Amino acid sequence: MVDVAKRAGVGLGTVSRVVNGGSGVREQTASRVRAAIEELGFQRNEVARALRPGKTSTSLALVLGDLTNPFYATIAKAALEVAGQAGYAVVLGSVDEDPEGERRAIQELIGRRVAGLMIVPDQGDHTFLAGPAGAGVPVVFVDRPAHGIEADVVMVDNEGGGRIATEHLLNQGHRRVAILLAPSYYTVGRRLRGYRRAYRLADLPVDESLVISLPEGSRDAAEKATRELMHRPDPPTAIFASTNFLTEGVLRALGETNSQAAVVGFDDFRLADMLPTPVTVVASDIGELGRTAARLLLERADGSAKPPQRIVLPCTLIPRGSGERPPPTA
Amino acid sequence: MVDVAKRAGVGLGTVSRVVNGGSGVREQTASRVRAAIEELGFQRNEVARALRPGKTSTSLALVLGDLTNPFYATIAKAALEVAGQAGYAVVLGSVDEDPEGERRAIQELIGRRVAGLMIVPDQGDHTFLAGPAGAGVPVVFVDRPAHGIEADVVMVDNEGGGRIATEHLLNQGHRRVAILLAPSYYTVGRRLRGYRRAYRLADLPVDESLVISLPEGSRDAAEKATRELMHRPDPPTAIFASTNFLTEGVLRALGETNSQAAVVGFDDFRLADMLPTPVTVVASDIGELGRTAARLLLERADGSAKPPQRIVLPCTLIPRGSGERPPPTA
DNA sequence: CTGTTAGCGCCTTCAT
DNA sequence: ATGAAGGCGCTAACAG
Repeated sequence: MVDVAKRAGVGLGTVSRVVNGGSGVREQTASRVRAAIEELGFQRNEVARALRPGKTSTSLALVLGDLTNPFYATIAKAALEVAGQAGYAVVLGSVDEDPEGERRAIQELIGRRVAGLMIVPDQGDHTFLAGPAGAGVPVVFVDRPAHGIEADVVMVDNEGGGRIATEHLLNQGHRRVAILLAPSYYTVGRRLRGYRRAYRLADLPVDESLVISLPEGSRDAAEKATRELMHRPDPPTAIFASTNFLTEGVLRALGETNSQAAVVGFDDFRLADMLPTPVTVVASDIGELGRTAARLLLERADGSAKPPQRIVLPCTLIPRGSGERPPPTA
Repeated sequence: MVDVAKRAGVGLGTVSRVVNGGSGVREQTASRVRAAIEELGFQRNEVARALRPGKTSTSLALVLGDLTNPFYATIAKAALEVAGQAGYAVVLGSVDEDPEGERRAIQELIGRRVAGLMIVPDQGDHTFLAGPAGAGVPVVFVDRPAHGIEADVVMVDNEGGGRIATEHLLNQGHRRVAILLAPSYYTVGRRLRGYRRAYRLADLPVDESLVISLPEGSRDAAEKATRELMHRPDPPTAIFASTNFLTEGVLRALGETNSQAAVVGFDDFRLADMLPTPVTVVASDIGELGRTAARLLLERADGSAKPPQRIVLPCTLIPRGSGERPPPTA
């Protein structure tokens, strides 16, 4: 920048003014500066800019799990879009590993002085973010709230979705509806509540042997569990898979055993409509999750001090076939 | 950091030494400094660090298209992993839009003084990266080379993959193999070459009416084209879909028309093995694409001045059923 | 209007 | 082994 100033024969401050707002500079001078900028191929150094007192950088951080999961990828894409339009870059922290890994990643990002964090939190404790380590960086949690800290959250109506899915099956006469649960996710817990709620509203008892807590959230785990489930003397007539990966496993197991059990999945997925029996799901606008999170965070980065928001997006049922199979006796 | 120094009653330089290598500091002093750091919750400011003379930041940029496409998501995840292990953050530039948008995004990223760029390039011209605007930032292209610039590239063996796919179909007696092409992608062009090559090697003529250039690379476009194809008086007996999205469209069209045409897709996709007829694909290790790109870029960021590398990853055929259907007369 | 100066937080000499 | 000083590129504040 000093080079530009020399080249244009003006002072440093003038160049700065031109590069930014440009207000209060004679047009003649300004154009000379612009020419110099052009010739030298000058580009403002965002790093130095972020160093300026008080201000933070113009980048946001997004911390999430496996990008390979379309759910996360959709959030990332949407958040990126909104942030980009506001002139913010997004630096990604991927955390497949332990909760400890997540914390390290977050610290890293804070060290980079990002203007804010969007976090799809692990089960771990996030209290540290409220302390000095958090450095006062605004945080928005996505898809689920975090322990130990009050902050904005954007989620989907998991309980409502779980209820709708279950009701849909109950309404068709199913009485033995199994629910497959990925381990200890907040969201999954809420979906289970919805499941119980639907049963309660229908005045029906839940058969606890049909509430299956999986050891892991993988497709294979669901496949195995489903196979076992269907080999019981009194198998369920319908299955509610609480997660997109689980849904895949369920379908695969059912396909192999040639079972006619009804299936409803939580969260839509690509190709759901192209499987042998198109899959009924409870879906929400995942992109909106990411967009809203980004918008909220940008507000905070801009200094908003509103009380923490808690935004809940609706879920809707998309009937495609697998969820409309009647129970055998009906 | 100055606070830490005061608190510990030492000089600034000492604190710096402790925070970094820590060599040449008496243990007693060091522990006092560490204590102060702990108490103050001090964290090194990466931004200021990046400002230091000569050095660049410790972040890499990754510029790619739609993260929602599992292909890109896989690259991103893998690159993130490698970069993260090396202590680098990754800032994402998503570019769904025009080539102009890509250029803007890249400039943005360079302004942020990233240590290097991984780019999955659009068809546009990338000559500017070699000029002053490129600021000498190292660049690695992923999945396809760019116009107008010599740089590292990591790709898959598109031509080989196209050949294998086609040969697989020809070997089963198919003679009328259609190929569906997404518009003007470099990779797709290479795959077509492979297709032609397979025909040539088999001493068979290509029926040019079976080489279909789609107006866009979407699933819907492929679906429409396939339907038209199968309604011709002399339809193909097999289809080679040059892209994962196209494969989906082909399958959907074939499913509806109840056709028994064989299908081979390029690039594997989730659920490919769970469709009514499991899908045969030519696949490569997409993750390795991202990992290699990151590794290459880290080397460059580290000052490597080797001549530009050009790494080509192999493709293999995964037979699952759809590609093994024989032609009707056989 | 425009030039100059201080200082952001860190690291790297250079002295001590 | 440690403290002090200079500079990275920029902007805000202050003079002229």
